[in-house]
Amino acid sequence: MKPLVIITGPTAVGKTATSVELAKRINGEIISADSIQVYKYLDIGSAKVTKEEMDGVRHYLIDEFEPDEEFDITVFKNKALEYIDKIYAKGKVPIIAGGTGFYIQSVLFDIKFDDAGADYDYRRELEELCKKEGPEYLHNLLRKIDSKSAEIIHYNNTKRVIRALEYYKATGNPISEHNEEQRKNESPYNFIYFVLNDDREKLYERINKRVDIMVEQGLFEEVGNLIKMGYSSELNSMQGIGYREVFDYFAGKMTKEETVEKIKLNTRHFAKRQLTWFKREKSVTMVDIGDFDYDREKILSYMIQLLKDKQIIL
RNA sequence: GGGUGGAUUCCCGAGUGGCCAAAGGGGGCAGACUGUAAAUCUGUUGGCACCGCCUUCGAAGGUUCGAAUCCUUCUCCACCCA
Repeated sequence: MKPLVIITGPTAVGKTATSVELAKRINGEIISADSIQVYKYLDIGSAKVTKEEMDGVRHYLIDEFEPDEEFDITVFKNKALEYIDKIYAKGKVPIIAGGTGFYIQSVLFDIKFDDAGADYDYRRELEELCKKEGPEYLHNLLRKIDSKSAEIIHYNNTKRVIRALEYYKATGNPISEHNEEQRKNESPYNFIYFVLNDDREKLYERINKRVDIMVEQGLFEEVGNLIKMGYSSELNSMQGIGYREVFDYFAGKMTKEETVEKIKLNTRHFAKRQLTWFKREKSVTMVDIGDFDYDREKILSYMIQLLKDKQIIL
């Protein structure tokens, strides 16, 4: 089985530095699993790895898309697969590093997405229906064709209700069935799934501090430039934390201080959601950085030992 | 010195005699997630031996079968008059 290393964890836990350092030591290259860092010009707010931080290690899926280009998990998966092959061809080991758990899952367990693409017209239709008739109306539609999904998906979760409906329209099958099948997937890789973690309090402190630094580095200016370039707040890429709040600031919805606080808060919430995801994911290796006295050297040697034990590297 | 308004559970803020452990929001905590995922959504939030009991609504007393809600005094805050 092909080797695959994953380094993830909540935002601001130290994934970037750790992954670069590990890559250098095990002759690896990095594929970013980050839904915002893929976009060009979103640098400060996404805490994008800088050239210096990369320190000579090749990174993929960073700066590869325009902010108004379509990018989603399927694009991610295909690209990532392509890069993984490329890395193997060089005789190196691929390291997926980034905080988007869903993206990681798609590659690691080879989740199939090819049977029902996005149907934007139908989505719009359903959205309007929802606006007119309410979310429960949509949910009832779902119940008729896929009662299992209706049971699982809360009626307020319109996005997922719509996707389930969309899936059925495209395939004639309930999405619950598809999901159940995909859940059984075994990973085709000999992998190790590191989840960096830290005490909640410490993590939150680090997040707050990092947001302040982003502001110092010019987050507001960055967003101002994006607006000048003509990018609208509607774009998916602009839904990222740090971007949507600053858009609101420029729209006059809050003061600068409020904006900064909001970014911190939303980032903390996000970190919690990430942790919930990783905790649920099977076969992860939790690496509590506090257990290693926050010493990157210790963390790395622990990781490398595990990689050897699992024969992911020699 | 006088007057008025206020003090509510982690925070903001409803509640003016029983339906109040106390609306709502925020925060915290927990969770879901299979083509928007930094998105979207859910639950929970005084304690416990938890279908019942105990402790809470600035403090202390009082009225009442019964008080966060009424009365008295006190403390603090805000504003107004001196």
